[in-house]
Amino acid sequence: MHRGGVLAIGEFSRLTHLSVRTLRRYHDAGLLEPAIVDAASGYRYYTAEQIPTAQVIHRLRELDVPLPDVQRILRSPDPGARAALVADHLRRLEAELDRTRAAVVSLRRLLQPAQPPLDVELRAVPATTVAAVEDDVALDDVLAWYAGATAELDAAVDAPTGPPGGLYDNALFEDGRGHVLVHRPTAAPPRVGRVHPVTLPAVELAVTTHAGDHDDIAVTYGQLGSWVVANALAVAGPVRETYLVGPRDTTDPTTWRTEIGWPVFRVTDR
Amino acid sequence: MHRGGVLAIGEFSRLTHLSVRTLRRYHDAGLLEPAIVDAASGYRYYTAEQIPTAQVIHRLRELDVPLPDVQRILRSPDPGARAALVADHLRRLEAELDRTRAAVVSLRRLLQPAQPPLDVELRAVPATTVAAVEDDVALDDVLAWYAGATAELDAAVDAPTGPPGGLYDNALFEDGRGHVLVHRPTAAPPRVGRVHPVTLPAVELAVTTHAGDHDDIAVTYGQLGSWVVANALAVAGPVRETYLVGPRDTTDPTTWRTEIGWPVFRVTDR
DNA sequence: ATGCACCCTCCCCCCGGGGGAGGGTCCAGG
DNA sequence: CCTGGACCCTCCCCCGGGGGGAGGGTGCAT
Repeated sequence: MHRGGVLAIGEFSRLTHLSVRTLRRYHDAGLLEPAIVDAASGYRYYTAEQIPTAQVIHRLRELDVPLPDVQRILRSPDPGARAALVADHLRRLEAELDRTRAAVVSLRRLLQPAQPPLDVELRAVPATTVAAVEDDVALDDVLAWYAGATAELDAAVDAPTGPPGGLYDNALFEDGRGHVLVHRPTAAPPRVGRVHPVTLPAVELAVTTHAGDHDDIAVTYGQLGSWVVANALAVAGPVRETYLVGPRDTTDPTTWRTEIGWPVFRVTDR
Repeated sequence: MHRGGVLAIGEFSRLTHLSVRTLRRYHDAGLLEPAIVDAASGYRYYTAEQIPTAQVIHRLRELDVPLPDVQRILRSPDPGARAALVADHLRRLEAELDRTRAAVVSLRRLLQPAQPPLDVELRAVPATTVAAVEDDVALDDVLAWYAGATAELDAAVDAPTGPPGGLYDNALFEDGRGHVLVHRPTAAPPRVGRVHPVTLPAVELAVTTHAGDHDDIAVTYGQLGSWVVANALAVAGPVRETYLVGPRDTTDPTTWRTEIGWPVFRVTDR
């Protein structure tokens, strides 16, 4: 079992609290190579110096860092770069936590027995030319992208003639990636950096207003969807949000108001 | 595409932000049966009334509730029972969050360039008879089990002759389930409820002391493991912890002290 | 009647593990 | 030196909750 301070896989497992199976997997993945592999028998032998490495892997895995990322972290020799990669992951965990919190809020509202009825208005919107920033964005990156885009938009537009808005492609929610556009109406849309004029087509919108922060905005979306179907309409095109009152206006989330407009067309009943 | 307020799967997907694939999977799993399935074509048709259900599923999945549990929640008609099941899951999320926090603390300590050397003592411990509570426990349940067992132990032992301690089977960490024993030394161990006398065998222990709360105790375990190997010893039996200073003594975690003793035997060098 | 968007099923892949089969190795005791 | 048992090896299948893509049927407007 022992040859001069070298550990068989079972012993190493006991010392690191990683299962034998998992240690073998980490070997195959090139994450944690045994110090010695007996060529004849295939036996893996580890040294005590490998214990800290095994522990780092263990903790990273507890944080759900994917194995390739763990490898990248271990391979980066500079402690600074290593810390940066770890911090990067911690930010991702934080974002996930936010999503979890939002899901809990939504769920609470959904499970409430009495759902207040929704005020929905059918509104014909003419074609409008606005200053816009647009791109193909992954769902996970939408928030960060939105922050950058609005900042650029705000800097480029001097005299807005209305509140900012956004268009969100359905593919964003169905495939996790889609076209996103944020805009601000203004008399003469400039062309600066990513900001450029865009003419939004005329549409008929089913419009409702969501109150509060966006944690449970998906619930309002669902209710609007129900209304659309109940009124024999079908969805046609990217959803339009208008930020009537938002964090730019007040820090009190309960006063925030977001208008949700779903482009619709009348279904010829048959 | 439309037949009297009934939605094809694509339309329903757009309305609920669930992918078509996922909706089909939920159908197969019996989670969300379409209102109508065309017998000839196999086409699935949904109604607007199913949107809230789809949303509940979506939120639960965002909370990583397994599909069978989602089904259980949906099937429970009583809102109270439903809320209890959800609350149960939220507790599990909370526990996971604790583990994540601990992993971050451990990682921070592991990635610190300078590791202070560990004070380890080799100590021969004679056989002792103690009052104990023991059971086979899953790793996830250890904390809850420990709380119950110590409470029972404290109530049963009047005149302890030393601090409380615990024995943790290696299988607990390797297989996620193992034998756990908590004890308190006393002159005449009683036999009350789960509390009974146990004679702990004499062992040679490699002993070190962990300072602070247990978030990063795994790191100390690893360092002790390194020391054990470096001193040509091998692990033999369940680890022994002794809670010198703990939450029972003070609320300040920085003053807590846990003695970790790893049973060892000398390796005949060859 | 034709085009085309939509829908169907079926199979394989992803990740990070676990279970178990079937067989080789190490080593202490006799 | 032999034997038994603990230990180790590889290989294949399974899990959950999806995604990609092939190959083929349907619904409906023009």
